[in-house]
Amino acid sequence: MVKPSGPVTGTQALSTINPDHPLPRKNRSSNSDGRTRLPVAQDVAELAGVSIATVSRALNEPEKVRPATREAVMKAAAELGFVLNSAARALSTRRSSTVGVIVPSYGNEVFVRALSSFQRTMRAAGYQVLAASSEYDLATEMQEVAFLLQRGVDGLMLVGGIHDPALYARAERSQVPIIQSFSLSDREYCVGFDNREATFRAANYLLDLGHKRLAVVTGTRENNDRAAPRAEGVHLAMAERGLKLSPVHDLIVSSGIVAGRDAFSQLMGGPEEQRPTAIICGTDEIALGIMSEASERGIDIPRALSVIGFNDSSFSAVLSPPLTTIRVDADEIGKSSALALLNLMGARTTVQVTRITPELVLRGTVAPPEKL
Amino acid sequence: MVKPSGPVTGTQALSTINPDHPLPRKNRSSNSDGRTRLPVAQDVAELAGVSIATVSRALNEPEKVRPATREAVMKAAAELGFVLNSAARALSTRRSSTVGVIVPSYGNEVFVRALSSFQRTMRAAGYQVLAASSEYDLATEMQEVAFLLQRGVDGLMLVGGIHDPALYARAERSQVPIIQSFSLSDREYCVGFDNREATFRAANYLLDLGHKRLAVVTGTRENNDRAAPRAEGVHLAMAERGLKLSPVHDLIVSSGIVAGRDAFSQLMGGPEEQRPTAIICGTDEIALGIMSEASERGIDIPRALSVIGFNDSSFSAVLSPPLTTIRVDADEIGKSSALALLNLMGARTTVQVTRITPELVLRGTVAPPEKL
DNA sequence: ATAGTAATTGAAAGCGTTTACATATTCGAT
DNA sequence: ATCGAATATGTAAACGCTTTCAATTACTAT
Repeated sequence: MVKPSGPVTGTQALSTINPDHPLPRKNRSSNSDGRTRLPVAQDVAELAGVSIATVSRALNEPEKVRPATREAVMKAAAELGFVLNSAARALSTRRSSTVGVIVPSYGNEVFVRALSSFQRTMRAAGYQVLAASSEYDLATEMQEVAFLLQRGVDGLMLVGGIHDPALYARAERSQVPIIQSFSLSDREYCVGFDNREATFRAANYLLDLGHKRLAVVTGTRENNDRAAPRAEGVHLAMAERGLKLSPVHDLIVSSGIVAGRDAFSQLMGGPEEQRPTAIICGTDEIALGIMSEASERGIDIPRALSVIGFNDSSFSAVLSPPLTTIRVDADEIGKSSALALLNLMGARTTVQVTRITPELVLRGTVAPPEKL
Repeated sequence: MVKPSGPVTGTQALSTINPDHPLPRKNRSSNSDGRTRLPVAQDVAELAGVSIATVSRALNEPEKVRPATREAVMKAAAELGFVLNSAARALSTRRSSTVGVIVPSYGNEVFVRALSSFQRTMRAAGYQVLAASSEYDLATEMQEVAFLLQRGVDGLMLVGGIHDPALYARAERSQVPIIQSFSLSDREYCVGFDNREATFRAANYLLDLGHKRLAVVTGTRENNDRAAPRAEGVHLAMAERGLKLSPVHDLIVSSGIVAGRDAFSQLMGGPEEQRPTAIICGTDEIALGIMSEASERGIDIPRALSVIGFNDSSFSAVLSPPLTTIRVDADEIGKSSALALLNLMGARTTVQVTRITPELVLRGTVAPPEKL
């Protein structure tokens, strides 16, 4: 399409070939294969009759550009269906507007909930989140972090405070702040709670009811500053009353519901006077497994056995009986972590430690021991 | 470290500064604020005594570079802790090695499972995945897709085949392939199953047992090609036998466990001879809610009421009684979707439709109706 | 009107890769 | 040794944006 010559608002006419300049490498509106090329800032600039710098400003700092100009740019951008190339922006600004989060597992509802609210909050702030799971393995986690770092994430959310030492070094080197979640720390920025205290309280509650033989079942405690302290809390509560938690009542299982079923068999296999009268579980999934196996074997919960879970998963309230559990506000953890990380990335280092309070929610799986 | 002169395997000596070349623009190892700058390809090139192009090749197409050179580059890269800047690479190659996926909700275990295996597969292929949830809302989904497209994702995984029409146009424009999941289509590439057939079979199973009054409860069916066909399947099965599914036995609820509880009340509120004798649920969560409410009201499942769920969530097998449900291999969907998308992105358009077969897993919540 | 100041805009230099093209090197066959 | 083909490497131009700095334009108060 050849236009009549006339006043041209842009920097130079472009619909006809300018013989002064060598032929541009590519035809500006279509690819070598004839496909329409996506519009770039330059195209918007030309259509709006401004410079590319102004386009950038109109888009990023609208207040720095005169209203009339801004509108012209916006109109041109809309007309062309212009979409900013975030790789170019990231390269230029050295920030990706992307954050990474690594959870131990997607199989644990509480992490999914936290991830979800973390993501929602980040999204509202204009960030995308790259998520990954470590499967409770430090090496896998490190690998994922390396991947995320290469991807240029601006921040990182991790669960717990035990990680590959190289992780902190690498993050530091890339100047990527880390927010730790689900456990507390006095060295790192974190949003979490005192895992030991949570089960300590639950154990005391059971002890107050008259229970003497408690059991505790958690998933892996290796490199895990949530599960390990939870077990500790139970030990501690008993020790304070001069009781001792029998080693056979202290179980580490692989996580998940079926693991809970196995745990039941191990715990309740011995002679009756040695069996625990109450079990504190590291997750509601484990508790559910235990309840399921108990039901199958005709063991009455809570009469013959009390059970306390952890996390208050969605199914917990509707089990029969409803599961007594330690509720953790995962949404709050996700959201607060996001907010804290946002703060850190903004170089504001005000946020330090956000302490969440777990709550023992009393439902139907706890009763005093049978023979007082 | 100065080596004695002798045979040098590389192209040229590199441990001393070459005075022939002009001094680099910036001090190469530190920033204006004195902070150590992260090494870039140029630094590696200098240390290895090769050009930046060779560094790139050594890293991306090692076979195109002589072994000795390659090793020198690798060594230099390792020594400097060089990490490739993916924004720059994305800008240069016009591909981000990132894919996006949008699920309706993280609250539905089946989507999380699919997402997880999708991610694992993509990760193994060197892709990162950006995930988002639409909360079953087309506008939200469109917005997220726009965000992902701006982010330059190379591919997209979507659940179902009903989306904002603009979505396809935008994706097409950006030349981003889409893989549809959890439902079948004859127009789009997809990995899914026949939702209608799944419940059709389940309904027939109940009908064969002698049930005459079936009910169906699903989450929202608006713009939803999974829930709606599931309801249809039940209608269809009954119609084939000259039966009619009463409108009051056809319920749409908000998803989740509590929604299931509400459904129970509505369904079982009427006089006994009008109540359904079996309920087919759109998800296991709904089924769980129904079972919970039934248990609370002393309605015996399966004697007084049969229940069939959908998805075979992790908790379903351990409920009491264990939930009869339609199992869908979400891992397979995630994995196959990833593989198919990988194919599409590689411009190989061989993969068309991958059909997954749902399976009715018989457990404890189904029995013949009480009075035959 | 007009000088001085503040607010806008534009030109151009990056950001760190990849890659087409040109050049240099290697190697096998004579 | 020597030539040519094949292979390896280097040079430099993108990729599409942001941002500094300078130049221009728009105000404000004489």
